Amino acid sequence: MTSEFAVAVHGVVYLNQRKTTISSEELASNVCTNPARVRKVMAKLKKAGIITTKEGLEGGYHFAKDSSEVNLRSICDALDVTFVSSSWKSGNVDTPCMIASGMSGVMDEIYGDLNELCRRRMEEITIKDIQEKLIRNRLDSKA
Amino acid sequence: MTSEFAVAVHGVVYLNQRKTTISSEELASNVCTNPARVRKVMAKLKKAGIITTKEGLEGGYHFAKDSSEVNLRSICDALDVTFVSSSWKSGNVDTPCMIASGMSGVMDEIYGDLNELCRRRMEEITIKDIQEKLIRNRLDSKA
DNA sequence: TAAACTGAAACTATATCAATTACAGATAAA
DNA sequence: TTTATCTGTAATTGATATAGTTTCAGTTTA
Repeated sequence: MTSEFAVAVHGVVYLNQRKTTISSEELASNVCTNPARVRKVMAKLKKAGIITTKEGLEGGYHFAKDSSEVNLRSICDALDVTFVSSSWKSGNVDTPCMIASGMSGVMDEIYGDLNELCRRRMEEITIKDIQEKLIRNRLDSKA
Repeated sequence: MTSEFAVAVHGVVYLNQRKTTISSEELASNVCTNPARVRKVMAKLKKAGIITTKEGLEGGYHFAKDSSEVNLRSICDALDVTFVSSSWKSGNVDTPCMIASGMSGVMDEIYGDLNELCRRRMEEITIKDIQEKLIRNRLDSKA
């Protein structure tokens, strides 16, 4: 479910540009997915206090913070994103062989370590940085 | 396909402990998968020069290097492991909207950056380190 | 009180990934 | 030189993960 992260970042960047209250339908259209998924993801961002929501008529999602002060770490924490993982486990915990019984644990330690590494890197990227990347990429593609 | 990495690391650790030539069947039994998959993964390690193989009767796989001089970076390079990725892309490249058309590219840049970060971390872990981790974990679990 | 929205859950469709099966080519032993 | 045992590789099947769809209860405003 790593793609939830993409939906969330895309959504916040869009909200940040529009400044007004945006419905899940309009967000879904820009992100290219369905409104239900947008709502599921944005609800988590709301719980984390990153965005605000309004139910009822004229309701939707709103981002009111300074884009340079919201980083991607806060978003992946809100979604509990796992960057590196493997559901498949090698070996078998219930054998006397140290390797067969222990390798999946060791691999999980490694994946956990890589995840923490990734999360820390996300701390260094803000919503404003993304916006600037978008502008730079557009200019580059025109050249 | 991150689990190929687990199969490879597990396989090399096992070969390093046994020192002799081991068949794909025996490896598969310890890793808990099927021989065909083991062969597919180990063939790549052979191409990268990490292990040697022998076909025919009494054939199999062999690891003859110093375990403290083979790190996980060489294994993930051999397998071309992608730690962080998302096949799902948000937005749509063919729209005038800068965000809808550009976000998937920006996310891909981020994933690429995270991958390089992970690969560099793998450089710091050797097969010997894994072996020592296994021993340490076993002692801990007995305590 | 009606319309337009979120929140949340159940269900379906699809895509990814591992298992299975099969076989050609290599090698060593009899 | 023939047979058994192994790798290398590809095609097919099966299982699992993940995105899409549908539905409805609750909220808010006009």
